[in-house]
Amino acid sequence: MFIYNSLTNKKEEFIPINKNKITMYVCGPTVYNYVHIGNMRPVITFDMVYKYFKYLGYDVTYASNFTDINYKITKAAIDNNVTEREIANKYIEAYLEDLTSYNCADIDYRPRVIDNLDNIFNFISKLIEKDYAYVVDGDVYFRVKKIKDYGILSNQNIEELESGARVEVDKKKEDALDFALWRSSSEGEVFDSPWGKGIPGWHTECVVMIDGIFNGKIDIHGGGIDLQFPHHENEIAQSMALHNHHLANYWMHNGHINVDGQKMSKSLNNFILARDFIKNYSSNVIKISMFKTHYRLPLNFTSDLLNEAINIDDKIRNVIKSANVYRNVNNLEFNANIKDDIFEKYMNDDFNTPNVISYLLELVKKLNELIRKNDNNLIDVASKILVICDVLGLKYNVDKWHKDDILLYNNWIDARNNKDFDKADLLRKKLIDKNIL
RNA sequence: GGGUCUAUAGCCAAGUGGUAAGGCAUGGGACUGCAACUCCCUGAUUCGUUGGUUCAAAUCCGACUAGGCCCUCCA
Repeated sequence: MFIYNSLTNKKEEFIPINKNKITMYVCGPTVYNYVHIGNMRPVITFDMVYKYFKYLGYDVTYASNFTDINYKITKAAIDNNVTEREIANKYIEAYLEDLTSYNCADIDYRPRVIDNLDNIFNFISKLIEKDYAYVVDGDVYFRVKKIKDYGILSNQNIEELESGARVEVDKKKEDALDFALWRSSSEGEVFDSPWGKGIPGWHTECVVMIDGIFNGKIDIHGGGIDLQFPHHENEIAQSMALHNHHLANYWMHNGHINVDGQKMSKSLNNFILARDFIKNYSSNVIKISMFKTHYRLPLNFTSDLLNEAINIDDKIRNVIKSANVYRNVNNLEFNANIKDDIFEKYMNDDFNTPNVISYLLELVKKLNELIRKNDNNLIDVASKILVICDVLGLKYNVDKWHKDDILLYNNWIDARNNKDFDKADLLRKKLIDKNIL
């Protein structure tokens, strides 16, 4: 198994810290708005990673946070004349609904900042104790220059970062690169800390939560490519300061979704909300669209791509339906534990899902041929397709029929054989309505 | 300005030194009571441009060109 590691900019063999266990953490949303399909890319990508590791037989622990304390949430609360908690809870709930409708809700921990304040205080206090952080007027900043390999993740060196800085330097900071661990504030919902009232800095929450849940270095830390700098770099800096390690052995970053060549983002207002998308298309369609491009590359979202994905989705659905007819009529079962070497070969190469999609279509073609020949081997091929789809999070209906359905089906076949086409068409309609054909 | 990624047919895209996968679209055929579904055939003397290394390059190295992303909240 090889994974491209952003920390080293190389594809590396994946070796988990503990032999059969994998720990992974992915940065979650700031809950002040509904998520758009660009936000769904890391969700869908890492859901696939999670499911694949499980397919391989690993015991995987997956955590992803909610940033539920943030000045954007405060702003939304003020704008809507409600509390920050109401905003945060509303969008957490909406997000969880979206994950469920996208079949990505399977995850072990969903920590929230509001439940981790004491841990954050302890963490920051330790950084201050060790002289990696300093207090100014109720703010706490991290001393970036004390970290020797700062910039390791984003391949920048400190001098270049400073000379390239496009933001006016906050006079309170010792150095332009220092970032806030705690920010004093009196506006909206604020929290009492050892340094006065305020809210925690965004860059510190993820490290603290990883500490709390995993108690040490993890295998994989993921997120969108835009988080590489400064967010993830700053997480690493804090981990280096307290634990002298890079927080995670493998850093994975997904590319963005572009629309007309520019990234889909809230600020550019060119987004499609996840919940709106699913009203017109299935989660299968968005997943196939995404998996056709490697997760690290930018994905240009076009109607052509969408139509192609719809096409592929229909193709798989049709063949699975036919295979399910064969299985029910012949009273056979699919094998949910079947393995596929070719699938694994592609996936083990840094989750090369474009190749998997191609391979899937080859299996679909093969299955169609076998169905035509009424060849019993079709059950194995169908099982492979189902297992692969399962890892990719694609859902297809393979219900076991009731006795009535088998009767109905046989009647349809009989009617056709007897050339009673009026009756056959009626029965066919029934079978289609029942989603059997 | 610095960093990083990308460039393969009309479109999406694989390929990581041994002679260009797969899909969509197009066109032709087959199957079929009618539909739907499905199957077969049909494409790049060439991989952004240009030098170099090599018996051999889309693949490695250099230069150039174009574009994305990051350096500022964003997945």
